[in-house]
Amino acid sequence: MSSAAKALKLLSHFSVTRPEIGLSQMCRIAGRDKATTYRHLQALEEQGFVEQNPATRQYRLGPAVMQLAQLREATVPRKEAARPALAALADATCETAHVTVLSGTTLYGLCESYASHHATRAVIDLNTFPLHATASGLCALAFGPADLLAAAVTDLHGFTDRTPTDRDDLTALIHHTRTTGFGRANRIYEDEIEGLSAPVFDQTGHFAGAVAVACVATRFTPALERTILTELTTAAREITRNWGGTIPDAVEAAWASTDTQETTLEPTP
Amino acid sequence: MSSAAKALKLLSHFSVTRPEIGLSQMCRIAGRDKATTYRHLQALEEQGFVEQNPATRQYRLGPAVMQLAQLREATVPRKEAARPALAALADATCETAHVTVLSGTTLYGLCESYASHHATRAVIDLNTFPLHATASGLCALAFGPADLLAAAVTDLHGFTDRTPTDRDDLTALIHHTRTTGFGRANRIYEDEIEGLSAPVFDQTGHFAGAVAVACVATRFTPALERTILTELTTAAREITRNWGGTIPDAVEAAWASTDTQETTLEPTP
DNA sequence: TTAGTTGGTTCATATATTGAACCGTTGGTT
DNA sequence: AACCAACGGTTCAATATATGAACCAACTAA
Repeated sequence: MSSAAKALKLLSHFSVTRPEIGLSQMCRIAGRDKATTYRHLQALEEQGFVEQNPATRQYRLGPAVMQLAQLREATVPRKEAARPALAALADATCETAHVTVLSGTTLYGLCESYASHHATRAVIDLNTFPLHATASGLCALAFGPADLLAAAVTDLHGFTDRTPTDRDDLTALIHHTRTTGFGRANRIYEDEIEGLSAPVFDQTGHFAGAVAVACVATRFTPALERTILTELTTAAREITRNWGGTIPDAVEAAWASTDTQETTLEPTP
Repeated sequence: MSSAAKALKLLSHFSVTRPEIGLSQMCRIAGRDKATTYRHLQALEEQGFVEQNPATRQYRLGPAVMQLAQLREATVPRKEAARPALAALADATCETAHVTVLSGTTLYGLCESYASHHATRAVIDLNTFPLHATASGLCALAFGPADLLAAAVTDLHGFTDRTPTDRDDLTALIHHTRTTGFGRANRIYEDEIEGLSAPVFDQTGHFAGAVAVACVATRFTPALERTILTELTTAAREITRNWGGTIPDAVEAAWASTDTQETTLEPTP
C-alpha cells in the first residue's frame, strides 16, 4: 500500500461514536507505528484534513473536508437530489433510511434520515458498508459490476451468526436479491436490525448506489415489510430519476413480481 | 514534503471552475511527474477521495469526502450554525457573503451565500484564502495567532497592483484591520471586487474564522459600505454566539468607534 | 517515589517513491 | 488512409523517502 493510502486510511477511523482520536489511540486502532502515525497525522493536518482539538490535543476531522464536500456536491449533486425522497421514506416507514453510493469496490454512506416516530432507532454509524453483510451491499453485488463479488469474498467477516461467511451462502443471497429486486439483511450485520434496500442507477445506466431502510427487528412485521418494500421502490425510482438514470427493466420486473406475491421470502444463509 | 502530503495536495486543484481534471492536465497543474501523479490519484481513488468520470476518464472528487464532511459537521457544527446569519447578510447587503475558518495557518472557505438581487455577483471560487490579499485573511492576521504573519510573508503574491507585496504594506493593512475591527480588501485580490470582513471567535476564545462580503466594485458606495459594516457586525456576533464564543472587548470597541465615525478609511497599500 | 500514561522526536536502516522512457489508444488533421 | 499529437497508463533502475525501535519530557494515579 502506498504511503499516501496509509495516511488516508487514518481518516476512516473517525466515526460518530469516536469523533476525536488521540495519537496513541490512533496507533492502536490503525495498528501502525507511533512515529509513522504521527507523521501521517501531521501531513493530514497540514492539508486541513484533520485538526487538533486545542483542549485535548486529540485529532478530529478538519475544515478542508467541508470545502471538498461542497465542491463534490456542486460537481455531482447526489445528496441534495436524494434527501427529499429519503426523508419521505423515513417518514412513511417510521424507520431509519439511508442512501449509499458505490465508488470502485467500496460502498460509502451518503446521507441518513431518521424518523421521529420511535424512541429507539437504528443508528447508521458506518463509513463503508460491508458488501456481504448489509442490504445495500447485497444490492451492489446483485446489480453492480461483476468484480465486486471477488472483492467481497476476500473478507467475509462474520458480524452475527447469520452473516454469510462462505461464498455459496453469499451467492444465494445475491441471487435472492436479483430475483426480488430488493437487498435483504435479516440480522446479518447486527442482531437487532432488519435491513431492506433497493438499487439506484445513474446517467451511465449502471448501478450507482442503494437506498435502504434499517428497521429495529422487534418492530419488523409482514405488514411493515410490505410498506417498506413499496416505499423503497418509490424512493429508488425518484432518486434514480434525480441522478439522471433509469431503473433497468429487469429490476422493475423483479419488483412487480415481488409486489404481487406479497410474501416474505426468508432465505437461510 | 511527505508523499502523503503531495497526494493530498492534488485534491486542492479541483475547483468550481475546474471540477474534473485529467491525468496529464493534473500533471501540468501540480507540476509533478506523470507516473507519480498517476499513483497518487490511484491511491486517492482507492480511498474514495476521487473517482473517474466513466465517460471522460477525468478525475473528480469522490464520495468519501461527502461522508467525512458529514462527520466533521456532526463533530464541529460550523456550517449549519453559520448559514442563517450568512443568508441574512447576503440578503441585507444584496452582495455575496461567505464564511472562512482558520486551521493552522490556512484559511478555508466554509460556505457562501449569494444574493439573488443582482445579475452580476462576486463568485467565491477559492479553496484557500491568501492571508495577505483577502479581507478574511487580513482579519486572520489581525486577530488570529501571531505566527500567521510569518506564514503570510513567505508568499506575498501580487494579485493586483494594489496587493500588498512587502511586509510593511501588509502590517499597515493589519493595523488598520485591528483598529477598525474590519478586514478590508479594496481590489487587492481582484480588480473588480471590494471585500469587507469581520472576525468570528469560538469557544476557545480565539479567532476561529471570518465572515465577509465580496462586493462588485462598481456598486460600492459609502452608503452600501455603511450597510455592509453594520450587517457584518450583526452576522459576526451571531455566528460567534452559535460557535460558542464571544467577541473580545477590543473588537467590540473597534466596531463601536468605526460606527460613530462612519467614514471610509482607505489606506494606500 | 514509582509506574504507566500521554504527545512528540531522533537516527540508522532499507523500503517504498520517483521520473525518464516506454507502450497502446484515441481523436482530430491532412 | 495515413499521420500526428495528446491521452491514460506502465516499466525499471536509482535513490530519496518512509520506517520503527528507542528515546524524551510532561502528566496522572497509585
